[in-house]
Amino acid sequence: MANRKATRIIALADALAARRVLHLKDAAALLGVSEMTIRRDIADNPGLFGYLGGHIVPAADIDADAPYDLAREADSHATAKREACVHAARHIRPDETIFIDCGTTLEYLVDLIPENYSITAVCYSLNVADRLTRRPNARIVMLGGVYHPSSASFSGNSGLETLNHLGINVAFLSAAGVDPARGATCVHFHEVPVKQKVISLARESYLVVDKSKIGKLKPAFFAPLTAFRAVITEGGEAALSVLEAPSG
Amino acid sequence: MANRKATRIIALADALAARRVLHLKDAAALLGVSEMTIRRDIADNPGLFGYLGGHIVPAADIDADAPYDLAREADSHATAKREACVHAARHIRPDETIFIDCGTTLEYLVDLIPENYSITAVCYSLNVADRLTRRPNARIVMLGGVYHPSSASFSGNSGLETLNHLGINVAFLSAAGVDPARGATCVHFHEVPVKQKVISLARESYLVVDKSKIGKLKPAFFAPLTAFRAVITEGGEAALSVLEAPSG
DNA sequence: CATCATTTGTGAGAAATATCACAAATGGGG
DNA sequence: CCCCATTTGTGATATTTCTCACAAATGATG
Repeated sequence: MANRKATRIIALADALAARRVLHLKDAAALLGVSEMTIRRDIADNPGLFGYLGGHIVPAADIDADAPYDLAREADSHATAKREACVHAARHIRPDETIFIDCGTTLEYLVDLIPENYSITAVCYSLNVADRLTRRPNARIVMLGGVYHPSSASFSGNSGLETLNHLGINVAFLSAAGVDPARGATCVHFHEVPVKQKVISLARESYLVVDKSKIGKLKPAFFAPLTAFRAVITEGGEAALSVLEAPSG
Repeated sequence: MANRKATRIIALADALAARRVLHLKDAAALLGVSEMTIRRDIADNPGLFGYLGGHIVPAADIDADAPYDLAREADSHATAKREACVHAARHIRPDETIFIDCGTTLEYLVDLIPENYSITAVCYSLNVADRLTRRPNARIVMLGGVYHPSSASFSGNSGLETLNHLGINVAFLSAAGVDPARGATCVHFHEVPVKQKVISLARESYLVVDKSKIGKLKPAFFAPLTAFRAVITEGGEAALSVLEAPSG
């Protein structure tokens, strides 16, 4: 009795895994039951199914529960971040290797890589890697290690070791704080070794942040501003000497 | 003129990035325009926005274009795969370290890890890693390297090197072909070194496949069946000597 | 095989969304 | 400052989805 229902739920989940979206009507037809039954199945399994105006989707796709902590901060300064990345993207050249730091800021950079450029992108976070997989012409190198949910990134000796085998033309770094005197800082200490090694190995490094980060100081220091060719914000490339706290 | 529209589109994309789902009505209120305008914005940017019965979602969430090639095969034998994983999950013990192979089969295993078990999971593919991030009690170790879209996995020397530093209690391997005589084979050669090293290091290894794989032979050989404690299918654990081609 | 709890189907009215045509507003160019 | 192309708003109508109550069917149990 409950057997029939359980089987149907599994079949529905399977169909959804394949299709990503399923119309209520189609689902009913597919499983040979009424729309009402499908409605109830969905309502009974909120962890499995999401439902949007007649369409069934995987719960994961619309789940407000953040898969990583990142999502909570995703909205703040999104426009500024995107604009900063537009400026940063001008330093990407075809057939070169770039490094993309973790965090939400540089996620936008991935979508701004020109379609026809074939590049190699080095990353160490899931959100950046996910975005990169959608780009047909990108070769992706992931630095592995132990996962840190706070930044959706990985860290470990083997990841650092991998960097020894790579030639990085341009590195795009991000920071949670940019202090004119102290330099670039971030929140999580595990990111520091990766950032530092990348900066030391890459031909050119750029710090990409929205202006809200300027003037802030966070616990983990990773580089003086002189380590970067430029600091790139939504206003463009700032000469290092001109940096100042945001007006607001 | 087109300026206003472009600004609004970006704002909408930003709001969506934060919320994952946005009701048409809310979007209209948020941006201070009519629902009709939002409708048109969405229709004009099919690459950016998806739309399902009154709700705006990121296009990526409902895009039929597979992020990885995996998705195309995702539906086939899904129920059998899930059932095989149910049997496999009985070998997971709390506070231990498990290895999860790439492919769609073992993705299901992640969801079957008991909620209250705190485990360490070693993986080398994006789809498995993604699922693991949704589990609060899992420590995740990712083997890095160069990305292979065909299996959404990474391979490289540093990933192999990482394995030397790990103690794996139970390894769950998958295969595209299981031949009683020849053993376990897969399609992609780059997976072979990882699988072999894992088998050699783990205390126990299990081969988890749906029955459709039995009798098949694929290009890349990675282990004889004697390397595994058992072959686990939707029918349960098969004694190695009893393996035979599926009846259908 | 009769009983009971659960699951499933149906239909009608209520609510929401979709579509369209036309009017109003906006911004750039002469 | 006027004109024109584009963008935006409004309201009516058509379509779809939602909710609910009740009837029918199902499967387990004694």
